[in-house]
This record gives sequence, structure tokens and C-alpha cells, in this order.
Amino acid sequence: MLLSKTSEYGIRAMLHLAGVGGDVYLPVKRISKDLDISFHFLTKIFQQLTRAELVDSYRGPNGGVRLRCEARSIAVKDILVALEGDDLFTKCVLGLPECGEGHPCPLHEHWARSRMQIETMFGGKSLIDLGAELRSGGFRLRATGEWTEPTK
Amino acid sequence: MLLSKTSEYGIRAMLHLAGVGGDVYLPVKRISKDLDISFHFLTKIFQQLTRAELVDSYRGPNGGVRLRCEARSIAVKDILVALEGDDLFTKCVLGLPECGEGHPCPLHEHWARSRMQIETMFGGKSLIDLGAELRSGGFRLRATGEWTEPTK
DNA sequence: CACAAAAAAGATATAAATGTCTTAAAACGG
DNA sequence: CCGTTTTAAGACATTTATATCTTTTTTGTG
Repeated sequence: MLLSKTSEYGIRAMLHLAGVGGDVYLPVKRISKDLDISFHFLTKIFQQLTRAELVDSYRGPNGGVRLRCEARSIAVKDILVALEGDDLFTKCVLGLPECGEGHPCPLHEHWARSRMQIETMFGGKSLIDLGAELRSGGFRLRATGEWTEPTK
Repeated sequence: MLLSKTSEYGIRAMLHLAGVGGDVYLPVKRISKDLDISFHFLTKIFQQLTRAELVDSYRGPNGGVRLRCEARSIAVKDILVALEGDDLFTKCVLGLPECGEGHPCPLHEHWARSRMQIETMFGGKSLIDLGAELRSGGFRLRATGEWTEPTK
């Protein structure tokens, strides 16, 4: 599989936040229900995203998480890097430590191109853009069942 | 990480076989030493590749594994599919089960392009071609240390 | 202040990937 | 037939990823 569950969940949750928009704090509980993701697991993921300063969190009633102002223009790539590091965008596809121009693996050149394309694809659109597309409809962030508009 | 250790090792080992070329059986022990990969783990991987009919195996003295004649023109993609299935080339990048034209995730369209590019990159070159490039020098399949030409 | 809501943090459980070890079966060479 | 080489197969150990549960801390409200 390309991405870990952590990344899949993290990206879906962040896109969900971007889709909801606004400055309101959304409880993780709510997000976990909206997207059908394990609440406790999602909590851990948001703790990472909070430490990475991609989201603000607030405790207590009316608390929750929201996209950090300074991070509204981030891309999916930034979520990935926060959750898993940048291995996908830097490392040799065959796992060879010093793979590079000097000692390339047989796939080095080919993979370099693919990698760049992947980086562009994950880095090309901002969460704002993706959130807007999400609101415009036709897109989906959960497995099955109909969409329930968050109440707050 | 993009690929599992199983895939990394499997691809490296298969490229090694392609680089050696010929009809000779190469013992897994030898390959594991050449590439610095755990012997027992590599054995398991070759058992999968044998069952997938990508390699022939032969027991006893002068035994080992070799590329199957019919599979000389396969690509790295075929190794990947044999070892991990085709999820990487078919599944939604966010893990959504019914992601498609009808109910696309926000990344569906973008990922479809990347995925195709990745498929082309893993499917573009045959093991024969890659083996020839390997023999022509300048390429590397192990982490460090100098290359030791297999004696048989 | 007491209570409830919510994130943070820690502990634990389960499953999957990775790695190692042992035994069995096949093939060959004396 | 016996010993060696090798793959095949199975058992086991370790680590990492995934998932769940409990406790603590913060915050708002009555």
C-alpha cells in the first residue's frame, strides 16, 4: 500500500476540516463519526498534527481542532511529511542508502521522475482549494452511507 | 515508505538475477550474500516468486533459482504484483473502497494520473533491459562495499 | 465550586511485517 | 546407500502499525 492508515486518516480528516471551513473548532469525536474513523486513533493523529502546528486544538466545551490560520494554504504533502516524514519524496525506491547520481540503483533515474510527479501531485493543491472543491459537491471522504452535514 | 521490505528485496534480487543472466541456477544463499539480505527472509520471497512462476528453482548441488524463460521479458511491475498484489495500481490513495468516477475522493483524478505514471515507470523496462544496463556498469544493487562478481 | 466536554497522555491489546531458527524433502556425488 | 547441498516448509521471535481503553488536564457552564 502506498500510504499508512495514519496518513489516510490524517489526510481525510484534514480535508474534512478544510471542507467545513471557518474558524470553528470541530471535536475529534465529531470528525471520527463523520468519516467513520476510530476516535482514539484519530485523536493520536491530531496530536501529531497539533505538535506539527498544522492545526490548533482547544479543550473543553466548544473545543476541538481546526486548521491553523498560517496553515490554510498548506498542501496534502505537508500533512504527509508531518505524519511520516519525507521518505516518500527523498529516498531510494529500493531502499539503498546512498543511492544517487554517483551510485544509482537501476531505477534511480526513472524513480526520480515519478517521485517528482508524486510530489507535484501531493503538493499542487492547497487545502483551501480542495476544501472548496469538496463544498462544491461531488466529492467524498468516507466509505459508504450518505453525507451528514456537521451541525457545528 | 512506498514499498515493503519484501518488495525491495524481491526486486533487487530479481534484478541481480537479470544482471547475472544465463541459464545457471544461483543459490539463494549466494544472492543473499551478494546483496546483503537476510538469507531466510529472501528464501521466503523466492518461494513466492517461484509459486508465481517468475523463477524456476532447483534443489541440491548446483541448484538455486533463475529467471524463468517465459518471464525474461517481465517488468519490475510484475514482481510487485506477484509479491503484494496490484493495490498500488488500482486502489484509491485514501483507501476509500468505492472511489471512482461516480464517487471520487478529492484526490481521485490527480492520483489517477500519478498512478498511471508509476505504472508506466515500473512497467516500462523489462528485466532483460535492466539486466543489460546493470552489466554495462555504473549501477548498484547493494548498500555499500564493492561489487563481487558471482563465481558461478 | 461542581459538573460536563473535550484534548492530552499513557497503558494495553491486537494484528501485520520483518526476521530467525529448525526440520523436511529433493537432488547430486561418491 | 550415505553425506552434502540446496529449496521448501513450518515454527517461533521481534518489531512496528493499528486499535482500544483509562486517566489526567484544560475549559466552559450552571
